[in-house]
Order: sequence, then structure tokens, then C-alpha cells
Amino acid sequence: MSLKIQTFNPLSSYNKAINKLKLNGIRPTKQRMILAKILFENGKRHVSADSLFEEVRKEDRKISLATIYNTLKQFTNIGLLREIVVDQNKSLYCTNKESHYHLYIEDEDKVVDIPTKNVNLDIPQIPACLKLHNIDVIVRIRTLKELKDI
Amino acid sequence: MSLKIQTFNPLSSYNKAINKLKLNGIRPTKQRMILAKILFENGKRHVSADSLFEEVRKEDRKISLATIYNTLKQFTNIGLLREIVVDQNKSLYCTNKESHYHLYIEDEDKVVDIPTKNVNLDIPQIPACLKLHNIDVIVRIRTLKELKDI
DNA sequence: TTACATGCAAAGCATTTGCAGATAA
DNA sequence: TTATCTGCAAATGCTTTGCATGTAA
Repeated sequence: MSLKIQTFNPLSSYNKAINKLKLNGIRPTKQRMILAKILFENGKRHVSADSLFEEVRKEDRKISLATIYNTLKQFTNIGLLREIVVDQNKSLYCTNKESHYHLYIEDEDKVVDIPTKNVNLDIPQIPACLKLHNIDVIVRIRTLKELKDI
Repeated sequence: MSLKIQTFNPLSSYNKAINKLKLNGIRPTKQRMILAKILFENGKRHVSADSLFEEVRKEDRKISLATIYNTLKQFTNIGLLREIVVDQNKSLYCTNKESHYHLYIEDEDKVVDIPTKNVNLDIPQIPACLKLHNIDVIVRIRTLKELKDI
């Protein structure tokens, strides 16, 4: 049996999430707790409504798709998740709370986080008066396609 | 009557577009020519299927929405347009052929071009073997939202 | 007790598709 | 002439919503 070094963890990501729900007047119901567990006790992840639905099903539980959609939206609204729009008909949600952007490789339908420091923005068009809530950068990569040109 | 200085313009954006259609085996039909005129004879633009449909209607012509969708997709496939996915259920198409990225201001539903030189990317994760077709950067801006946090 | 949540089924919405009739080459 | 295109309506796929039932506090 291996020795496990247990660090003192007064507030896990999961517990923080539940606290944030309460602080924002959202009841920690059974469904929300199940989803929070899946989302925040497995490191940094990118999930879709559908993939979450599948994960719940695989644990022999059942949460309706509608509830999953609604919950993802609520979690996003209170800042527990970030929505990434990679494609129409495909919204992903990201659990990484650190400052970062996203690299989307279209052909592989794959999302990779990019540390904010790797992207330098110099955008004079942003009006100074605009109070920013968030800047999302999505770098979208497509592989070569042959084309006849003039 | 004002004097018009006419520059010699052997190949307008419109004519180039039509040529590119032919080169790629796509017939320059009546509908495609109408759309190409609207798209490429009015400078740099960001259009949606819907806004194009409206423009066609305002000229007292009629092209079905389905044909507009299909045409936008074809034009994009042969590189005449660039698709910008700003939101699920909202694709815009951009006629600017110069190298540039996009700034999307969510609250105003507005897209602004950003010159490529204003964005510095340092993305080690792109595999060297990946032949790039295109890198799109969408900078998505949302204004401030109040939130209770831990 | 009661305001809020859930789950189902139905609705919504942008987009795509099948197919019969039309058209460019 | 014939392969391709157009337009309609129907289908699609993700997401949202209305509403009756269930549940947290």
C-alpha cells in the first residue's frame, strides 16, 4: 500500500463552486451537485452539454438534457464556467479559472488552452469607456486546402 | 457636374470573384452574380445570410434563403469569403481579403477588423507538421457584470 | 409552506437537404 | 443536351421554454 500525502484542503474546487452557488442565490440541488462534482473534481476540462449528459449516464445517474443546458448556463452566468463558441451548433464549457485563451483545431475538433501571456493584443479600437467583463480569444486553425486562385 | 477621375481597373473585385468561381468549376449563375455584386462591389463588409437576403430583397430581386446559405458556403470554400462564428446561431461572412483578425463586441453585436500586426501570437502547441490553411483570431468582448465571489 | 427546480415534450431558430423543375454551357 | 443549379418545403441538430410535478429551506 502506497503512502498518500494528503494536503490540507479546506476548500476544494467543488466546495468553492457550491459556495458560489449559494452566494448567488442558486440552490445546491442534487442535480447541480452531481454536475459540480463531475465538472470541478476532475481538473481542467472542456465539456459540452452532450458530453456531460453522457458522463452522468455512465455513472448510472440521470439528469435531463434540459437541466444540463440550464445548469451550464447558470454556472457560466456566475462565473464558474467559461463558454467557448467554437462552431455554431457546438458550445463548449471550460472549467479552467486561470487567465487563458483558446486554440481550436477544427479538423480534430479539439480545444487547447493558451496561457494569456502567449498572446499579445494591441487593439486600439476598444473604447476606453467600455468596462470589460472578459476578453476571449479563440485562435481557430484549419489545415491546408488546395485552391485555384487568380 | 463634377469631374470623375476614373482609374483604370482591368479586374474589379467583382470580376476577380467571378473568375475564381469559373476556375473552381462553379457556374456564374444569375443568383451567384447578384450576390457577388452585392458582396464585392461595396468595399469590406460583414454580412449574414439574413442581411444578404434583405439586401437582395431591397433591390427588388429574389433569391431564396437556401440558395444564399449555399452560396455563402461555396464562396467561403473557394476563399472568396471568410466565415466568422461569433455566436452559435450566428455566422457572419467577411469580404476583407487582407490578413486580419476580428474583434466582436457582444453587447453591440458588432464586428470590427483588427490588422494582423496588432496581435502577437506565441503558440507552442501548434504542431509543426500541421499545414496551416488559416488562423482566425476572434477577440470577444463583454462588458462588466457584477458577481458575488468568494 | 412555498418559492424555486426538474423533466418531459414541444417549440424555436439558423442552417441543411431532397427533389422537381429550371438553366448555363 | 445534360450536368448543374435553384427554390421550396421538410428535415436537422442544438438549445430553450411551458408547464405540471417535485424538492430544498
